[in-house]
Amino acid sequence: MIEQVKGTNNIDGELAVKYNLIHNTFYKIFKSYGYEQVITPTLEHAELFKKSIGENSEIVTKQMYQFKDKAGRDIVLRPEGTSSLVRYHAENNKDFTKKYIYFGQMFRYENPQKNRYREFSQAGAEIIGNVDLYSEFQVINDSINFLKSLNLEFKLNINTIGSVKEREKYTKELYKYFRSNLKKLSKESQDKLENNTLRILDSNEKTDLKIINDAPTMYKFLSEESLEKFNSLLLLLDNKGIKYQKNERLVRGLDYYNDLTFEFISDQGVVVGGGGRYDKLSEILNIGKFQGIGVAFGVERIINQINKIETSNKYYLIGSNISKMINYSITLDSLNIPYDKPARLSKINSQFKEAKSKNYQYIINTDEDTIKNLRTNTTVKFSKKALS
RNA sequence: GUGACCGUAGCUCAGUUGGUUAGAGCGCCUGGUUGUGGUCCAGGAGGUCGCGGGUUCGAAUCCCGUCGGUCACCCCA
Repeated sequence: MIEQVKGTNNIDGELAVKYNLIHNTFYKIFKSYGYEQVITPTLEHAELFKKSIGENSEIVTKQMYQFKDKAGRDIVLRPEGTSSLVRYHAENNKDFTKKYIYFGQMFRYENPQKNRYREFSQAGAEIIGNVDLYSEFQVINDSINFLKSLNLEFKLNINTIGSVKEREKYTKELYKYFRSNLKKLSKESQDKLENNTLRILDSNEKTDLKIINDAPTMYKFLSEESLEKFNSLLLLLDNKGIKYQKNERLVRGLDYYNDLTFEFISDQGVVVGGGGRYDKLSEILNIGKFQGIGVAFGVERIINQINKIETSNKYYLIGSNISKMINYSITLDSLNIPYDKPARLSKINSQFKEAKSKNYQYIINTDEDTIKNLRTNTTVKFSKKALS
């Protein structure tokens, strides 16, 4: 047996129905707000992500599907979408402010578990160019409308991590603090000290809680200006009745974020989407000087959160005579009536069973020219009028 | 990257201390039965026991490796 590649998924049956629902709802909602669809390549130069996500990040150091192509280029299967959109913006719309959406497969070489796969889909929205408070508000607001359209229960967590410089200063202080308390930290947190100091704040370990609680807080290191920006967004959310949870420990993993960061968490505690502001990304990549704010949703994570969806087809065609079956199909097609039919002309018994198991309401029996209602167990003669 | 558990028919699983042609239920197919029908009866198809190596007279069963699955840490969507 040749098995599927580790961490990949076959999306079929019920899953495919949910996938399509998310895909269609995402495009419907965001396109209605004027976001433009961009399908960027799955393949990118490794350099793009090394510079954007950060040379020391786990994604770049351990998780990229990377290879040299036949001409010796360093190529990766994209691990995220924002960097590609920023590259696209610089190449095509540098002097404009644009709203973009994308939907597609991403790849990260991680050990798979629930809500984490090696090949997964992200749906993302970005506003790139000259970005302001209103841009921030609408990305959050439009995201909320998207999730609500899927009948998802979720909470918005929000934070500011200040400018890149402020964060550097804070990280240094934090490093000093944790270093002096190193022995009291869990092993996991000790490992994070050197490369990912900020992320210690996110630790779930009980042993870490007290030390984290006593750690210097981010907000003390932020400038008036940074706090002011953050507070005006919060005020706006308050005024518009958008509920949120201020979470001082919300630290996003990607290096390019500054100031605003946020996450959408399902009622089951799963992060279904997240995003933030990235004002320096274009400069880091050396492709311009513009800002951005974006959000990305994990499609598989949302699939795992939404409930069963009922199919809408009503009619199932059965029969044993190939010619009559085809004639009925022609009639139904001309009336634009959707219907299902057996893959082959098996036993009538089997066809009845199939219709029942697929939960159809009506059986059109082409052997007898009748329509049977499986819910009420009544049969009427077939006529165009009897179809509704 | 670390750790735990797992892999026998399409599905859920049985398989006794290693011992003949590897089983069951459900599902599937065929014939009949029913003929407001989906029931019931009979028969049938379907398995490189995830893959490779080793131990043994003999391996689904023991050992090693590998691939895959589930979950957690870590990471993040």
